[in-house]
Amino acid sequence: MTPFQKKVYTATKRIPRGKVATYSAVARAVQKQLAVRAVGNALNKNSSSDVPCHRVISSDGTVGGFARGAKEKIKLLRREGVEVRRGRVRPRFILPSL
DNA sequence: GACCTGACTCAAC
DNA sequence: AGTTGAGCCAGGT
Repeated sequence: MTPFQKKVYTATKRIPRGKVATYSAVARAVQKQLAVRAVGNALNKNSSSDVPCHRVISSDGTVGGFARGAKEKIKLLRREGVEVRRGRVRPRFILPSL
């Protein structure tokens, strides 16, 4: 695993339960706000892990993608109390800058 | 080391 | 408000 991914996972772990953070926020957390895509890639590889990757969504509020399917991702989010409507997360649940 | 890909984002149509 | 195109980065081939 690359040091970059490590940072990404660490930042993701900091996301409080019941809340979600945007990929941008994570990118900022790792001091690479322009590497949002790379961040997504890292989380994708991570797939099975102790990292709450399901709490990371797109900046528009869309849940984005998920290794095992966005459907499952939404399920996990709702299980934590996050309201999701038609694949979009309520803005108030989004954590702007970690 | 160049090239392609992808869980992104922003601006424009 | 939904879709499209271009710019961005780290990784893998």
